[in-house]
Amino acid sequence: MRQTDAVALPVEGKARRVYLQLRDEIANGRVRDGDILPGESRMAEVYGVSRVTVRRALGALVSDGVIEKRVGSGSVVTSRASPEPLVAADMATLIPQIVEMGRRTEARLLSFSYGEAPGHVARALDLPPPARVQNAVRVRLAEGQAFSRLTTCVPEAIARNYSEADLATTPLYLLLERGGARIETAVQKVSATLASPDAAAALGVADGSPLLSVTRVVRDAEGRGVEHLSALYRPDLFQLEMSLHRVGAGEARHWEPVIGAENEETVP
Amino acid sequence: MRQTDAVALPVEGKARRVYLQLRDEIANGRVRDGDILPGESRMAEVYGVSRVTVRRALGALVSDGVIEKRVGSGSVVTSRASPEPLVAADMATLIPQIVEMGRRTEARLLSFSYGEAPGHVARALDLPPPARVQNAVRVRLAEGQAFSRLTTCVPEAIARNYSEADLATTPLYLLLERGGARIETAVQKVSATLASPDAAAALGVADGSPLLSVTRVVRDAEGRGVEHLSALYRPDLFQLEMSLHRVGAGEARHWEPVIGAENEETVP
DNA sequence: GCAATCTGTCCTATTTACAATACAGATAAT
DNA sequence: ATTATCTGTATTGTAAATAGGACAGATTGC
Repeated sequence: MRQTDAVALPVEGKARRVYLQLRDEIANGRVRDGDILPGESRMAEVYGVSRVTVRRALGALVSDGVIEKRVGSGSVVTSRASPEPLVAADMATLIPQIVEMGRRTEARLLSFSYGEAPGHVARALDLPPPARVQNAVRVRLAEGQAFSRLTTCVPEAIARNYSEADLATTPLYLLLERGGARIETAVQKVSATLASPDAAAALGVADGSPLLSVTRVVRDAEGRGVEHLSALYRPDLFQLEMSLHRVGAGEARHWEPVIGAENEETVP
Repeated sequence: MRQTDAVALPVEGKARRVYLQLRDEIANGRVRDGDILPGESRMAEVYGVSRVTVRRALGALVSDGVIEKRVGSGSVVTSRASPEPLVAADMATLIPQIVEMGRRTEARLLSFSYGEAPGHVARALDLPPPARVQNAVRVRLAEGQAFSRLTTCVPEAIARNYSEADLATTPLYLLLERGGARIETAVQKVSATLASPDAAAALGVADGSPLLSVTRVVRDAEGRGVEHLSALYRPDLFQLEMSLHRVGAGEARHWEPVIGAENEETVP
């Protein structure tokens, strides 16, 4: 079974840093399955902490099932420690549908309400000060494991054209366009952030884990803001992918993104 | 002056929980710009910590520029809670744009050596076991502030076609193609990770800060690996951007990325 | 067998985080 | 002016994290 342990807060303070970093290096594959980690004493030097601290971090990794300790030999990375991300999305086709990689994804609505638009959302959408929006928080799951948390804000005037039930059955952009919005452009910004307590809880990770962050602002033909999306992804379960081809000749030779999918993704 | 204070995570332990919680509430807009937070004493009660701990969390928020403290009055949320990053790259044209940015930005070579390929690199490039590669670590700076750290691995047979000096003057892909490599495809994966000690030092952030991570594998016409790039970016100074347009009609209506630049990027 | 290296364990200072409290000065509302 | 509330600052005691050892037992390679 996959680790859905959530593993509240195994360590705090300095040991947590070591814990998260080791966990991340293993998850990212910089350390291979079956690899033996450098000794506790060496790691203590590398990270600039005492051996006790390293041991606490390793202890947390052991209880996570990520590594295994062998007396006299060293600590080895468990075979099921670095799985390929469950879900990958082609950046070029991100919005229409998450590429499914032959697996099912499921959505769950965490909250749904109307209220005043948060400042940064109002600014991003160019909404006048007393702006009311529909606010929805969803999580997406793959194999029962949450890998993303989506927070959407839609101006009330547009959002009133569909119901909460519609939201569950029909893609949002179809709903918006049926409601009369003439969706035209979107701008996405990709960044990284740390898991806040509630995001961590929703995604089943520890507070302070690294998360992939995508912010999207959608506008209609008149340039008015139609939707503001703030998405957080677990980097161990989800990655953005993009293929490029080298085209042109001579000085003009350059890279260009591949638009059509070409999903020869290897999922062992 | 912009805050290049580094110190992204000034707090550890229990204060960090409060810090992240508040930061998230502000970012998600549950607390509006200009709002005054409840008093330190009250927050201490609410979060079940002492006032000292609350103050440390608030101090971190102040140095982040998220809030502002007013003696006798209280703490208010700053309007410019989310400053724009210094550098932005269009995802659709990521590679060439970075080359162009090379004029505004400055590069610095941290290390340059030949050695055996790390496990995950050899695997990604499909190199046979005893694989030697050229390993280079660079940082890129904008306005004197490092915002990215690039680690490249090129198989020795290809890398021998150019010198360390060439690397400083000519874009890598031109060098590779002059060396006979027929570069064709690249696959990029975008993720998030935590700053390891050396990466943190190179980028001037605290250990465990969130970083945007881009991994790129470049292959030639025969499908052989030509380059493996692992890039880390400071999310507060650098973001990936991408524009999309809604095209088609009816059921076929979908999103498509905008390839041609449209660089109305504001770099103050 | 021998040497080197690793983990497991126990030990003691030292540092740090934290809680709880008190009080002065600033500010705003009445 | 008075009062309530807030921040700034300082103090003290306690608990926890951390550092830096030392040593035994296990394992691996030579």
